[in-house]
Amino acid sequence: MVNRSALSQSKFAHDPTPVYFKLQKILLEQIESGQWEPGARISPERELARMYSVSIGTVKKAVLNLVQQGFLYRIQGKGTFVAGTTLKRESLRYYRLLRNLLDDEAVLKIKFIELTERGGFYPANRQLGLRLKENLYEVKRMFFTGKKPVIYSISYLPQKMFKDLKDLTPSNFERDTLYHTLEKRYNLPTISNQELFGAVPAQEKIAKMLQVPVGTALLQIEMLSFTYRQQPYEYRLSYCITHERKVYAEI
Amino acid sequence: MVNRSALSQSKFAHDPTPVYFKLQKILLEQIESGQWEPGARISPERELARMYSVSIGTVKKAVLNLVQQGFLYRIQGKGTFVAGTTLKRESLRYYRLLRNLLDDEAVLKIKFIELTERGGFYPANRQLGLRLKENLYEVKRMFFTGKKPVIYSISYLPQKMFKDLKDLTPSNFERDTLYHTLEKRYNLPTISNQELFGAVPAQEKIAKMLQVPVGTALLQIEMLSFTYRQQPYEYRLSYCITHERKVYAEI
DNA sequence: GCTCATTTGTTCGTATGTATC
DNA sequence: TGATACATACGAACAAATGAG
Repeated sequence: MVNRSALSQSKFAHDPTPVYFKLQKILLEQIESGQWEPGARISPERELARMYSVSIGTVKKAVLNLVQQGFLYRIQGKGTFVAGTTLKRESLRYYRLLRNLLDDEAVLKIKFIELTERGGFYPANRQLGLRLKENLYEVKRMFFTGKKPVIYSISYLPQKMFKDLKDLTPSNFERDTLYHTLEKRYNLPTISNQELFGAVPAQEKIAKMLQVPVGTALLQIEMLSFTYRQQPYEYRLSYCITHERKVYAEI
Repeated sequence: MVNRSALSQSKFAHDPTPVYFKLQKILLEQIESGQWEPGARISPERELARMYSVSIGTVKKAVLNLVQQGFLYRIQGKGTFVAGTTLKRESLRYYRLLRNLLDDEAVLKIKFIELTERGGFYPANRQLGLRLKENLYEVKRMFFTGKKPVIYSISYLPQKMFKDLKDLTPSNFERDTLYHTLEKRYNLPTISNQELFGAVPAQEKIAKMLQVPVGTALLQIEMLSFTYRQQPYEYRLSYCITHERKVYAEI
């Protein structure tokens, strides 16, 4: 044994990986494994420095990198905390509907339609990295601006990841975004999103839901959400009426 | 005079702004004002430390923040350089067309259609922050996957910002993206993008261009591009056929 | 409202490693 | 090989915010 932390380098067996990076990986491991829940305070820098026999500057660098990446946040005088789906990731949480690029975001109201259990099917299970026979939850919701329906969305979630999802009440789905609900209930923050935008004519069923004529041009959004370790957990199809407001993205 | 650099604090007139932040602002000022062109090497950290009478660690912090924000990049052993539209901003440079979320990006070919001078008009000049009577360039292009037209785009650029744009040849527009062309010719990197996605039925003219029936559901993208200091420089309307491939975004 | 212990933030400086040319 | 420049690591000192008493 060369040293207790195994972070610093042995004199032989030269490992070029920086110490701060190894520490960073160790901390990330703890966060991702759920040992530390969102909002929990982690050890202060001095303590980490002592625990891993590194300098405070090195701890600071590791921690600040994780802050930068959005996994932690720090409050001067209080401590360093595990972040959930927060901060700069705020923007991915929701549909953002604007009349034009200078407009303010419209406030959306959510209406829960139904939650059903169903068998797996091709595009969803493929994107979610599941075997075809694995079962899914299907969550249908409608979004309104004022009294006008604007978005109809169908989410597919792996049953094995969300054991007692069907115990949730409609108001759980209506008072908060799906992101928040899943984060709070399953301790599962959202790390990234992929989206595909397309235009489709409204089919009969969807046209009826959205109260538009069949064939109306609708914006279709195919979305895949990821949590830690690039693990996909939700595949969502949305259909949006974009006559009045359009869907905003910023890069 | 308290000290030559004015970065450190006077004993009186207590300014809580950190020194590294002031230095950061000074450096950003130089970059944004165009005094340092993209690719140019800036002074080494030791020299900056001497010039502004601060420690090397403080210079490092300021510079690394600007690296983080994408304004600079560093190469160990070589120096610190001014970035153009590069690195993590790569993703905003182009339409990304995918069949599905696991597909590879399609390769697009650009066809230049025409560049015309025109008067200002409401939505464009409004978004570009111009007075209504200021003139614009209008650039029409078509994008193909293989031999199929997939995107028709119309860009509006302020004439006063791009003096001799009409001297460019079609091949200038076809061999490179508009981003690259403008960056190289006008030293104008792209810092951010705003986009609005909507679905519209194809009108006669556009349907003809894209070789689809009138009324086909098309994805409409309204885009505004910004350079330094949140200065908008291009307003673009695109119409995309999304039957085969859809437009990808990642958050 | 004040003081104190705790914790993060800023700034300094030094030494050494590593990449480039 | 040597000079230059960035990267890593250490640690000290003080500032500023927080919360408890």
